[in-house]
Amino acid sequence: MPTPHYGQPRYRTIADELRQRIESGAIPPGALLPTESALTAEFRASRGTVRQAIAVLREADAVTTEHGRGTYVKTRPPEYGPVEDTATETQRRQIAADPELAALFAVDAGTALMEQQSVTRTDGVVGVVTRTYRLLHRR
Amino acid sequence: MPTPHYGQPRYRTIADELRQRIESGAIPPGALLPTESALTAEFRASRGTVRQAIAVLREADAVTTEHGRGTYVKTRPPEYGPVEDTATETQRRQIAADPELAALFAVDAGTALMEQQSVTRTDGVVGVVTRTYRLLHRR
DNA sequence: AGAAATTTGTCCGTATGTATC
DNA sequence: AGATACATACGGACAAATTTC
Repeated sequence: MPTPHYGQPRYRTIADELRQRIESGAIPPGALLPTESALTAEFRASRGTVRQAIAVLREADAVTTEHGRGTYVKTRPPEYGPVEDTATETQRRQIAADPELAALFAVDAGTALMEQQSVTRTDGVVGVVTRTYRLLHRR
Repeated sequence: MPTPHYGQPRYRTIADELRQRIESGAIPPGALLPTESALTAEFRASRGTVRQAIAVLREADAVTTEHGRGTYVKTRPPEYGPVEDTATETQRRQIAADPELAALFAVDAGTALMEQQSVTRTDGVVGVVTRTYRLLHRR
């Protein structure tokens, strides 16, 4: 049997109190809520109860919690969309061995080699290009 | 970005992404991984998280890290079967951008680029040559 | 050769997430 | 409910190795 609560559960009381502080401007948008341990001390509740209260606010989209940082008062719904788009495109083609490659592979200069070129872009900007050379008919 | 309820820690997600780039050849054996700060920017994660991701790859013997230098892709993960003697030698040099590279990096043809060439030999026989190109001292 | 910039190594502190007792 | 332990995550600071200018 759960602890008898008169009126409403403890976590809801705490949530309401915090919500009022936010709406009153006592904790302005963008500001950090007191830490869980601070709230634990202030309301003399267990950490679990405090977390439950914060979860209510989070569910109501009034705050966001960031791992390792704390819980912030929201200003507006978080923006969506890919923050950063990294993509690699690869193409294969045959090329003629330049003198250095020819020497390495022990073939005549001009011999056809397989080239795999990978272009990695971040937000459309080319960051690195790699060219891999192999003899034909090999793994 | 608010911390979602994870199914998987961030560092593992980052490690998986990097592993895939390695296996796809986008980051070939002997090549350098992006720097910690570059990865920090790309994945919007803290340096510690990025380092943890790299530690996963290092643990898996997929890469090696050198102080002040960077993290290199290893020639090959542990392999079964007959023991082959595989070695990769790497050299770096500045080269003039050919027309294709110039177009990719949006610079004039002939502009100096950093080229890193890795030659992988198996039992003395050249198996694959990779050349990776980057812009000089940028960012 | 030397100074500055890069890049990785290490340590500290704070805070949340999750699990267990 | 409470307490503890450990994992995950962020941030700052400084040191050490290397590269670049």
